[in-house]
Amino acid sequence: MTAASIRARVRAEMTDEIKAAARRHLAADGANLSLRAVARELGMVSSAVYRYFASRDDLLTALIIDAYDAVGAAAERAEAAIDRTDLRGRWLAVCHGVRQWALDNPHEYALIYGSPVPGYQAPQDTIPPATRIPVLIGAILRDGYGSGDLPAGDPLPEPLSAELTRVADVVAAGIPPQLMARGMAAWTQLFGMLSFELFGQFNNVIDNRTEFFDHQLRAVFPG
Amino acid sequence: MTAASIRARVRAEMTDEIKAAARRHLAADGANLSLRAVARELGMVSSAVYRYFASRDDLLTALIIDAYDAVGAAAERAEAAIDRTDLRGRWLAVCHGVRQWALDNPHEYALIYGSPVPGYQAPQDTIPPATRIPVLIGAILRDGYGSGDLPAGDPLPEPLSAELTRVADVVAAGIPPQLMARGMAAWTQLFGMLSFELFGQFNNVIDNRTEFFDHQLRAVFPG
DNA sequence: TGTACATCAGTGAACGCGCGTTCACTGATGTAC
DNA sequence: TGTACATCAGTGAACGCGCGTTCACTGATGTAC
Repeated sequence: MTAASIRARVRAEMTDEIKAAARRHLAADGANLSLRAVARELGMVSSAVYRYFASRDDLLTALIIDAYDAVGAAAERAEAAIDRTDLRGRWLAVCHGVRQWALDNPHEYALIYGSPVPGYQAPQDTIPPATRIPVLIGAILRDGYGSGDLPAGDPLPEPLSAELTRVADVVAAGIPPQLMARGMAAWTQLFGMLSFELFGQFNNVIDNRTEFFDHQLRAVFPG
Repeated sequence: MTAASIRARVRAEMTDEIKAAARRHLAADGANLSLRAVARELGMVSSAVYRYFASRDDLLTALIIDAYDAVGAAAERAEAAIDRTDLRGRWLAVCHGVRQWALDNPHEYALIYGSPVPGYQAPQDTIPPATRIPVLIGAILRDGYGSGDLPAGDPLPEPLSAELTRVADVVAAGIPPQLMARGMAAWTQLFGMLSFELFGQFNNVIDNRTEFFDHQLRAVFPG
């Protein structure tokens, strides 16, 4: 390994350490992340982190991208373990995979699916990682449509039909828009449920959360 | 009117003005509301607002309660205008009423349905206003169950059956737990959709939002 | 292989802000006799 | 009706913090000849 590449590796490791410390601080400060607190935890002076991130918002962007990638990877891993022909099983694996990640990383979940950070504008780079879960759901829909297990259903009126055809083009090219709409309903149900659970709306209401989650998502799957 | 009651009225008006200014500042600061900024806007010194709220968290609590009451009232108003026998119409009126309020007051929506405020613990007083919408949905379910328009459906396994019977006891006494579960699915769908729309997940994805919203919520209604 | 130079991580001080909360106080308004 | 006292809103200064970002700098490490 050349000297230059060693330096690059050290730099990458330091970048990761800063992000890890920042992730820990999300719990205390939420999206109002303090760059100085992160530097303090790493025993460095606050100006030093500017060698790695141009600004606080850049650090936040890196955390957002990592979070989308992490939850996407968790969902993909869970889904890959299921028999390809078991569509509902694949869908439930996605749901439980996402939920487990969210319960393990509630503040990162809030960062990407919670209230927008005041004054923060997400750059375009966050879009591709954010589409991993929709794409994964799209693959299930496409397989089900191909095998005939997921029927098209009643046609949609315009402008919804055209709109959802465009959405399908991105995540599951070829499936009919009305199936795409049902897939999006499932997607909405998944994250609606998780946000309720994580943001406290289920407190003093639902105790058997895993069972409830499983039952409700089973019911909404368009199969 | 006695002198004492005049003083009380002035006090109530001032309290309202502080809350109104704070509501305006939610847009800039999110849940990280600055008490000093609120005081500044009202042309008073920051310590003066302590005559009205014991702490920043108390002010936040008042805003949360007001927000739950406002969205609940908006939903009730919309729903009351619909023919009692039109169950799906009543449900859709709730949805559109809530959505309109949320679009008009996005930062208050985020305050109650978005990420929890770091370090803030909601007191018990927020619970009753938070149940207004569930109770409203419960009334629709109860009417539908009574008239036979909303069938019970397949029984639930334990522990869900007992759990959802308890929930039903609070919001719609007498309806079967499996119908309660379907009502909660509709509730989740409503707020999942709104959070996606308001928190940016529909950006560059869905443009015809009102039509999409209406279609998706129509489909999920357990009728 | 040795040397001059360039790169780069990290320092420390400073700028110009912000914050919630406390406390002794002033002065107006209300209450009791 | 007049007066002494109590209540209460609002002031202004202070306490003890916090923050993001800039900038000139040091000193180690890597590169080119």
